[in-house]
Amino acid sequence: MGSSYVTLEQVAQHAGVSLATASRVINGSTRQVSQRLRDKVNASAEELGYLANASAQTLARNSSSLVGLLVHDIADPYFSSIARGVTRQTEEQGLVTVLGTTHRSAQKESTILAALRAHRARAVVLVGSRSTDEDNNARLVREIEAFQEQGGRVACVSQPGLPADTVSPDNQTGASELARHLIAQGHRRFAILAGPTNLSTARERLDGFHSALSTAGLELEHHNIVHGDFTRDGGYESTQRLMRLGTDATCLFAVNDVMATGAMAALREAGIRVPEELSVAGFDDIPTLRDLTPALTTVRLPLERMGERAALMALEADHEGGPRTVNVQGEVLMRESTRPPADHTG
Amino acid sequence: MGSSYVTLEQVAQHAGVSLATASRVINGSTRQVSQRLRDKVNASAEELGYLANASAQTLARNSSSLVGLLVHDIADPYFSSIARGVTRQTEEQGLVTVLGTTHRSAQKESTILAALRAHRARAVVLVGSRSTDEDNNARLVREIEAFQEQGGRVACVSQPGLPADTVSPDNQTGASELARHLIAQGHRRFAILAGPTNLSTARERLDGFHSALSTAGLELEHHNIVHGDFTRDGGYESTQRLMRLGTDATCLFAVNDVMATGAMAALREAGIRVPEELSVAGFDDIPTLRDLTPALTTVRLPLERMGERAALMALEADHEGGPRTVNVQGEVLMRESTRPPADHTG
DNA sequence: CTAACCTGGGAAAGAGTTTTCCGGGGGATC
DNA sequence: GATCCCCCGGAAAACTCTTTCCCAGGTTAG
Repeated sequence: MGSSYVTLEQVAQHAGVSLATASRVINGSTRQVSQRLRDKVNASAEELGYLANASAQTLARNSSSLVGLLVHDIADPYFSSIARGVTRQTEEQGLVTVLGTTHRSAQKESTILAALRAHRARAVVLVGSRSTDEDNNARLVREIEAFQEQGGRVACVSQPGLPADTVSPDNQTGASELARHLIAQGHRRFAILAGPTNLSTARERLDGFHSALSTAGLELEHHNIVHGDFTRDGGYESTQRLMRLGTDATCLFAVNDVMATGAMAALREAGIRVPEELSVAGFDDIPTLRDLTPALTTVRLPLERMGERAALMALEADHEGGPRTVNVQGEVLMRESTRPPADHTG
Repeated sequence: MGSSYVTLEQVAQHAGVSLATASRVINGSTRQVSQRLRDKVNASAEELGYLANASAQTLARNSSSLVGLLVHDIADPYFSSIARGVTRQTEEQGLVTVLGTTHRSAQKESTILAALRAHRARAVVLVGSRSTDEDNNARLVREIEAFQEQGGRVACVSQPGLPADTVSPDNQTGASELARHLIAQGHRRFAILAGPTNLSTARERLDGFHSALSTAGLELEHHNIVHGDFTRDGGYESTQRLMRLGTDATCLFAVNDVMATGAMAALREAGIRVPEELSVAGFDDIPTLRDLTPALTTVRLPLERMGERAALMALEADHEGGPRTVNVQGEVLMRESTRPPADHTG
């Protein structure tokens, strides 16, 4: 045992050159080094099994090869799909991904951002709906700016309005189009599992859906909107609540697939058949949930690509101008979980 | 703009003490510092917004707060469930998780392990079935040992036989018990989606299932064993292959839930009803897949806890003796996707 | 022929912590 | 009142790398 580290100095000695020259060879610096020495140094490094000490490099360069990835819950397939895209991109660039899970705690978020700052992370990708809590939001903005002042880059997925590059699905349009499709199917009375009231994603989808109904001259009654957790269990409970209160809706829109899954489970338990008695639609098209039966009508988002794109933006050379925004359009997928309502003739 | 870092020296000056004293206060060193100076230093650090430079610490201590987590694919819910457990544990200890995804490439695995070594990562958790490829295996063992010689700790999930602490499900027993339950239901002829031939997990589950059949005096015909990818699509394709070849099985055992999902999709498309015409069973009890219909008969593994446990072992104080192994027992869950075969009377 | 220039390589100064080693001062003991 | 300790604070080395500055030697231009 014992730390048998090979340092650059040892490589240099072995190659019979100075430390500086060895460094120049190893990281292909601006300055030229003769081919002869270059070969010698590389051979020595190879022979001794040299592996540069990353912390020393970070200290000297004041920038590391770490890229932060912040999600609420890595076991949630929405986040893990995006995470896959992010890691694909970072690993392609030879960078190392740091995974931080916040579980929707502002405090954990702060802690992780501080750690990334301490590590001189090169960039961070923030994933997940932005809360509308003002205090919390101000804190996040401060932390992002602190990170940026250190020379770090920040990109967000689904968190518009922050001082950083953003990849954002067009939730409003997606939900509106979905609503139009459902209206075209003959639905007139809707119930909505709207998720938490303070998440922008949930609100945008609700708004988009709502506005399409308004445009079509349809009401959305207040008691048909149920708020709850953005999770499978949240959807399950919200649906039970909805059923307890009674609803005359012919179609249930859950603002994400995960909640829709819980909804379908609750309906199944209650003996309500989908889509015969009630249509159900979701949002996201989570890959893992594509095999539910009936297949879920939803709005497809290219989650993995969104993650990839965000990472790419965060890692691109510095660009001029303010933060950029990439808008991603969803694609409505009408599948088995929705059909014209029973009383619909047409 | 520009790097406005607060260094420990500045904190020390502001507090009117030496650098060493400040350091001792900040990281509660062994040596005592009077309460008066202690307060002064802490106040100064707070006031200046001091954040220790992690790379400098790593360089000085020769050990970082990084913990590696290697999985094949973070979007696979099997891995993301385990990842959740790992991050829960690491974050509780104030450590930072580095996520590496190998996509079953030995080369990527090497690259990431080298990066973790370069960063003086404190520990690494390797998740995922170990390939039986001898060369690759030898390489992995060498890399693990190199990591350990540096003072890093290694723990594995589902990778028995490596020179490291291991959390391993008892695949054999789980599969055997599942088989016994299915036999008790009346099944006599089985087909198996056996996954890749060279993954220990897949093989153990196949073996366990097989041996239970043998014990019961049942044959497992060769043409009823299909190998394929350990993924949803692998299960889908394997099932199609099985159907093309024709099978007289009354029960299909997919060696993991993800493949079982693909199998159910293929069967549904082919118009074969589950469980009326064919029973289907899986393994793992992936949380995200619990809402499939019919609900999948499977063997539950506490995936999140397994990840947590592995991280815990990797982070515990050094212990004497060789690598430890924790065996995890699965629990057979008979659900809707299996039932006595149609021709079964009793 | 000399001055300016260019090229390649070496010495050394950081980068920010931790930690060891010393020394000084104060308290306790006799 | 002196001696021995102990306690606490400070100076400095170490950790490994990057990068700037400088110098030697050779080349080109005037």
